[in-house]
Amino acid sequence: MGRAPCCDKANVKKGPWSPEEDAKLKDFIEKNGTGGNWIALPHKAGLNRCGKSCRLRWLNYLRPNIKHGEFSDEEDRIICSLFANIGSRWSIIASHLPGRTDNDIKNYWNTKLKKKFFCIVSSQKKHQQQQQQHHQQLFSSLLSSSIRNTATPELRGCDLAGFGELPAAASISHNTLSFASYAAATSLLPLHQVERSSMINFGLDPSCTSPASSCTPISCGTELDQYDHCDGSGEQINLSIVNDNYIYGGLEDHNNTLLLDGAAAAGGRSVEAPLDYTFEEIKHLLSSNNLGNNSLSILKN
DNA sequence: AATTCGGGCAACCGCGAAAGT
DNA sequence: CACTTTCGCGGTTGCCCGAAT
Repeated sequence: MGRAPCCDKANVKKGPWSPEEDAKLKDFIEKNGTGGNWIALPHKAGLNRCGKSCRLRWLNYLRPNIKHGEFSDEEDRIICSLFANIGSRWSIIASHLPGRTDNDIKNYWNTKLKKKFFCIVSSQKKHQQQQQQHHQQLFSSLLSSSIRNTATPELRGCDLAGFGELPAAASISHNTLSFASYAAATSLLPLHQVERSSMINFGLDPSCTSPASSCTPISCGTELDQYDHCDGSGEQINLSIVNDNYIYGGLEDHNNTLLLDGAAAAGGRSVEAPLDYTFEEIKHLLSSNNLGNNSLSILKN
């Protein structure tokens, strides 16, 4: 035995609303409000409709200040930006666009904006792959020459094949790699963070001033899928790439401002982005197309 | 002129969450 | 605390209309 239906589906009218029905519903709600009960409303209003149908009609079409027609560039930008951060949460997206309904936005996205958005993403992705290949080659040559000259015996023994995707070395000293320039170039980290001489630790980093327990040593080699960094200010940032598809950004310090990608939306918690592209890719693409400027500030409000 | 196809949009459906009893 | 009812959301469907053949 399933759940009882909200109305007698066989005896309620379905399909498009007539002007008379619209007028009845509008008139009733303007005089009496919804009464907090949509199921009872159609009977009271003299409509032969399901309560859910009345609710939908009111919210999407009849209620005051509904905006119909073309979406502006600004609205496009907000929708793309929010979609990249939170996915298909249409009601939340609609709450940032006064006068627009979730249904409207959803339809607009599915019919028009999605194509526009992913055209931009795929062309930029291609471009980014070329860039990445270039950086990878550069990194490999830098790293091999640096290791020949300066690295400790343990590091020399590492299989470095797996570091192609890592923020790469601009210099190497003792057991640490500085990856500021590469991170800046690839926008892996926000610029203000990159400027603070970031380090990936290899083994124990004697220069790290954070509590030893928070400076988790990392391994090197092809199995590496997580890397931490200490910047000497007591902060530690954990980045993980999982299946090359998700980025987790976790922040382990005193509510400081560095939040990566979806982590911002969740107040610093780790967030996954089950999209075809990583959050970072989309954010990078959006910012390079002037689409994503305010996304995080919107979400923090 | 008739038919087919595809885009756009309104509305429906089913499910999970929240509120009420 | 368990159960029922209602709400709200996101995914999907189906109709309408204009363009293409």
